[in-house]
Amino acid sequence: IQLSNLSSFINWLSLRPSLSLELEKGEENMASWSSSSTQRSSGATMPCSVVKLDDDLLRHEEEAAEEIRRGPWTVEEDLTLVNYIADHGDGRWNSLARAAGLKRTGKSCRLRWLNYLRPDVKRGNFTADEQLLILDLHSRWGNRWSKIAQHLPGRTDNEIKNYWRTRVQKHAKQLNCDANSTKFKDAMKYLWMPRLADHHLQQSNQTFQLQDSDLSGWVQGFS
DNA sequence: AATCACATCAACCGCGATCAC
DNA sequence: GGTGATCGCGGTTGATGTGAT
Repeated sequence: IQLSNLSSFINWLSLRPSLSLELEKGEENMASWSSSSTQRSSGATMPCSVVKLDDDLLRHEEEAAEEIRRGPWTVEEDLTLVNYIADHGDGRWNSLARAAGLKRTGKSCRLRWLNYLRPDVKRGNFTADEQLLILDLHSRWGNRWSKIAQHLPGRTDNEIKNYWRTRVQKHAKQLNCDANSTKFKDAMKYLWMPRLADHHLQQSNQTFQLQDSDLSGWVQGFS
């Protein structure tokens, strides 16, 4: 994919579920973009900070005298990474980053690819089915996010972890108990999961998010 | 309209495990 | 077996959106 053929790339991205892509004219002919959640309406993108890491930590890379870019990825960087992986495959992320000419750490490249650019990444709200599965698997395995993610095709461990921390733990807090406590697990097992299962039956193609109004009922019932 | 608090999620960090030599 | 490089996981951070006041 050539940068000059940006529209094709955008089309390719837009074919992926629920991916919001907004471009704005940036400085120096460089398109900056916001590729975060669909809830984010602004295309404004924070400029990447360019930082010099401590020389001691960079002694293996001193000759390269690289400035390591951090923060949100630009569309140009994404193009570079996608192109490189299309041609050479992934893995060996540190050398990949260098070979591709990206001023990013290997870790950063790996994360961007696995959590965002990989073609089979599924985005958007978790379905009731997926939420049920997460609750079930977490009750069995705890915070084994990667293991849990293996059972949700297209979902990343990062996404599941965020879901758990922002949604599930919030509900545990409302119950005044720990998300790992027996009390909360019982609440999930006997109240939340049956409700989700009910909603799952009613669900056709729409995704379902447990609403706070739903929660208040079982919080009252449980306490 | 301004301000604040909270929610969300992409990205980063530290560290143990694994790999390659 | 030792060592450095790399990978992958789980925890955390910080920018930004959103809703309440």
